[in-house]
Amino acid sequence: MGRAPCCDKNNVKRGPWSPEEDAKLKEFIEKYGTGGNWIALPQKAGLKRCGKSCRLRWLNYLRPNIKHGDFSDEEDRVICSLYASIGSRWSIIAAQLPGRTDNDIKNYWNTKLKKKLIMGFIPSSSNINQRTKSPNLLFPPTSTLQTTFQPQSQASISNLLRDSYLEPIPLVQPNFITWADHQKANGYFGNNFQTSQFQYDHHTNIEEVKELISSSSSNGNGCNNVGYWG
DNA sequence: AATTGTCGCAACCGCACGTTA
DNA sequence: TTAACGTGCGGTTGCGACAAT
Repeated sequence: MGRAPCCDKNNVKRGPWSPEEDAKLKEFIEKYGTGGNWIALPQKAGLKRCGKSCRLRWLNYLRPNIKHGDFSDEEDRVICSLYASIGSRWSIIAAQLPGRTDNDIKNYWNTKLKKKLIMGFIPSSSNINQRTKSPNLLFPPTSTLQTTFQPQSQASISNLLRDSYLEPIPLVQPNFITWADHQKANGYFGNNFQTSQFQYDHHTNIEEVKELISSSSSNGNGCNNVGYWG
């Protein structure tokens, strides 16, 4: 037996959101919250939309403090470094960039950043000019690169990242709090957990991990080299 | 000015996982 | 124990905007 669809596709509107729909959704959520049930929300809010569509629209566009527009060099560096250490875990990467959404970062990576990286326009953390304190280009573009650009395979992009971002950027506190709170209630890991040296699954004992982190985590920045996905 | 090609982004799709009854 | 359900995530697609010819 197949999985039941989340909504009746024949009776929901699809495609771009109108300003009126945006206003309805925003007003409803600001007034009542999501109620912890996205499926029921559209009906309550008077929208002919799928609950998943409402959720996506809210998270990626209507939510307060969403940042759109150009990414800074520092954001580029964070994305590249985290991609090098945890891969395409866009939601985790987004959690490290306030105001950015996973969808935004994913689109940015697929359309621009990957190319920038290949062309050598992303400064790496270990490639800062100590005299001027300004970033050097990771791989200064050569005439060859500029004139005969070839698409790179996923493997070669991975190699580029690995070679350029040997020092992973630590995830910031909020993720860790979320993780800790979650684990306090459960006593084990929901899915996978990874530091720069260790990887765990949901069978791993929490005390064991805490001990490993405390004994091995200091990287001189007062942070742990911790990657977490859940 | 018209046509064609490319790019960027919003939105959709399907799957995996956690929760609940 | 297990099936149904809700949520979140990553991959993919569709389409409008813009550039090139």
